Amino acid sequence: MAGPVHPRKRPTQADVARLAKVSPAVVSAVVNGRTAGGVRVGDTTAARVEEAIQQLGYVPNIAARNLAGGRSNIIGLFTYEALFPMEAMSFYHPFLLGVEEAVEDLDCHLLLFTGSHVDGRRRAIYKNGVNTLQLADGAVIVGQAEDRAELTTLLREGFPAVFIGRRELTGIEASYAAADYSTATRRLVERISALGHRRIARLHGGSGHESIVDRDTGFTAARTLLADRLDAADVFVTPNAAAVTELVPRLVEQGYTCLITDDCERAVDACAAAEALGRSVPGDLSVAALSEFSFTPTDRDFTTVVTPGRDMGTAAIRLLADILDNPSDRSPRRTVIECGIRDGDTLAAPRG
Amino acid sequence: MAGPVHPRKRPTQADVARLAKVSPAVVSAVVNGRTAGGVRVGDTTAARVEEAIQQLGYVPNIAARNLAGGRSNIIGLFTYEALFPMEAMSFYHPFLLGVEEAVEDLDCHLLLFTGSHVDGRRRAIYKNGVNTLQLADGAVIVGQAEDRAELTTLLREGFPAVFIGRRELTGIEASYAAADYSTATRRLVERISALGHRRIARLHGGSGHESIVDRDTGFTAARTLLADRLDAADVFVTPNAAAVTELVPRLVEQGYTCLITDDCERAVDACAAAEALGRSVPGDLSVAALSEFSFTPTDRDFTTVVTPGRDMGTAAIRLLADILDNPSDRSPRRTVIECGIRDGDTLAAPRG
DNA sequence: ACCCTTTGATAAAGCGCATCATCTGATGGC
DNA sequence: GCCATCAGATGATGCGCTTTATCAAAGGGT
Repeated sequence: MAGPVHPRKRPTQADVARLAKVSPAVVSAVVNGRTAGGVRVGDTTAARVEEAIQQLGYVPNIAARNLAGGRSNIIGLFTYEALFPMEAMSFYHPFLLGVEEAVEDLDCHLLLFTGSHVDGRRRAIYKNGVNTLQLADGAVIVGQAEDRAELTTLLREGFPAVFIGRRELTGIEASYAAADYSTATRRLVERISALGHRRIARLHGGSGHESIVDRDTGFTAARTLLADRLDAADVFVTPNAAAVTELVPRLVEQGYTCLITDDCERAVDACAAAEALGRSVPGDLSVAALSEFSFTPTDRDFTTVVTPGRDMGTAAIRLLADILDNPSDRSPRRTVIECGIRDGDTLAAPRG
Repeated sequence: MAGPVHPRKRPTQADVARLAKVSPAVVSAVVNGRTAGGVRVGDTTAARVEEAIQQLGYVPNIAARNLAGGRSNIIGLFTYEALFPMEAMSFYHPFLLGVEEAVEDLDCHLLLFTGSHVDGRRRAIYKNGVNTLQLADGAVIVGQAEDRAELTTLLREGFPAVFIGRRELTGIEASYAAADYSTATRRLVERISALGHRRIARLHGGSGHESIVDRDTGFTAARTLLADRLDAADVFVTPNAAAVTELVPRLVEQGYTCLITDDCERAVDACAAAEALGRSVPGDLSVAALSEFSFTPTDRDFTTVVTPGRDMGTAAIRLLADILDNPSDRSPRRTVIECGIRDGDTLAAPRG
C-alpha cells in the first residue's frame, strides 16, 4: 500500500505515460481536462492514466507548465512591506481575508512574494532587472509605500496585475479594485451638516495618494452641494501630530465645530488637543476620520469612513481572473466599491 | 525613454546573444554573475552583452530558469483551515510572522496552499491522490485540525515537510519546530507551588494532541518533583464549559486553591464558576492556563504559558531550508523552543 | 620549439510540459 | 461496398534557460 519511500526524483509526465502505456500528449490532456490542446482521450484510457498518476503521485511541474505556455494556477500577492507584522496586519488583514476567499474559489494558490529584496531590506518587483512576479500567472498589488516607476514598468510589460486601491500611473491605465472614498467623504460631510454643523475643518495629512485625492474630491463636492448650509468648509494641511496640536486651538477659537481627519491617528491627536483646551469631544467639538485605519489601538470609538477591505480583496482577484481568462482584451478592469460609515461616539450636534 | 508598450513577446536570451554576437551560454553567464555554470566571460564581451541586455530590455524568464535549474525557491505553507478569518488569525498570526521573516531571509517566496479542496470545503493535501504541495520545494504545515493519514503519506513520499508543533506519526519520523510545553508546564506548577498552593487541580480538555501530551508530561514531572510540598495535584477531564461549571464547585469545596486549564476559554469558564460561588479570582481561587490562546477575546489577564509562535515559525523554515540544502540526509530535523510564562492577575498566594 | 595550463567562448543536451500536425481505425451515409 | 467523417491516439517540436562537454587561442615554463 505504501508507495515508494523517498523517490529520488519527481515523476514526470513521461513516467506516467510509460506506466499507462500512452503517449505524453495523452497524459497532458488528461491532466488539463480532456480535449485540451486538441487531443481527445477516451474514458477507459483516461481512467488508466488517472490510475498511473495516482500510483506515481505525479504532479505537474509548474515551471515546465509555465514555460510551455500554460498557466500555473498561482496568483501572486505583492506588497512592498512585510505583511504580517502587527501594525501591517491591522491594515492588510481585511484585504487578505477577501483575497484568500476569492483565490480559494478559483481553486488557485496564493503566492506571497516575500523574497524580492533588491539590496537593503526593501522589497522590489524587479530584482536584477528580473520581474519576480512572473512566477505567478498574475498578481494583486496592495499597500501604500510603493515604487511608481517600477509599477509603471510592470504594466508596460503587459504583466497581468490588479491593484487594491485606485492607482493612476503615467502613460498606462492600471486595473484596480478601489473604494469609493469620494462618495463616502461626501456622505460623511452631509451627515455632519445635517447635524447642524456650519463650520467644518478638514485636517489634511498632505498626501497626494489617490485614496486621499478621492477624499479631496468628495469633500469639495460636498462643499459645493451644501454651499448654503455651510459657513465654512476649509482644508488645513497637518502632516503630523504636532501640526494638529498647534492648529486645533486656532480652529476652536475661530468657531469650527467639527474636525475631519484623514485617519484615526490624527483624530486622536485632535481629541487630545481639544481636551487640552478644556473642550470635550463630542460635546464641544465633533471629530470624524476619513479612514478607520490606525497603527495603534485607539481608546475612542471614532466616527469614520470604513474601507470595504474584504470586498476589495475579492474584487481584485476576480478582476485578475478575468484578465487571465481574456488576455486578448487589453483594457483595464476596474471595480469601485461603496464604503460604509461607522457611527462612533465622536460626532454630535454642535452646542447651542 | 519609455519602453515598448505591451511587447508582444519578450526578448529572450537568444535575442540578446544574437545582438551581442555571442552564444546564449555567454548571456546566461553574464546574467548570473560571470563564471557561473563553468562558463567564463571576458570584460569586453561582458560589457557588450550588458549593453545588448539594456538595449532590448531583456528579462530572464523565471519559469525557464526554474525548469533548467531545479529549485523554484518557493516554500509552501499548508493549513487545513483558512488562514485569515479573524478567529484563525489570533492563532496563526505569530507563526506567520516568523515564517514570513525566515522565508524572506532565505530569499524565497511563500506559497499559501488555499485551493486544495477535495470535495466539500475541507482542504486536503492530496487531490485525486495527487500531492498538491509539490508546487513548492518543500512545505511547512501548521494547524490543529488535520488528517494524520494524509500527513503520513506525505512524509512517506519523502516530501520535504516540517511541522510547526510536535507531531508523532506512525511509521515515520516527522520534522518539526515545537514548543517545550513540558518544561513550561512544570515551571508554572513550580511557581504555583512556590506561592504556597498545596492543592492544585488540572482541568484537562481531554485532547490527545501532542501539545497536550507534552503538558501532561510536565504536570506529572512537577507532581513528582514537588511531592512533599503538595497535598494534591490532580487531573480532571473537562471537555467543555459545562463540565467546568459543574466541576469547579466540587473542587472549591474540596479545598483546591488553584485551577490550571488548557486554554483561556476554559479559564474564563472557571472564573465564572468561581464567581458564581461568591469566590473571587485570584483572592479566593487562583487560575492559570497552559496556553494563551483564545478564540474569543477575554477580559481578564490570565497567567498563562506563552507559545513562542514566531520563533517556531522561523525555526520551521530553517529546518526546511536545511532539508532542502542537504537532501541526502534523510533524518528528521527537530527544534524545541522554550516557552514563556506570562504573569497575569489571576494567580496569587492562597488565602490564609 | 614543445607541452601544459589558463582564459574565453561555443554548441548542444536536456529540464517537463503543451500543442500541432498526423495517423489509424471505426462508423456512417447512401 | 466505398469514401467521408471523426473519435482516439501518437510523435515531434519548442518554450527559454542552465550546464556540460568541447574547443581555440593565448601565455609560460623548460
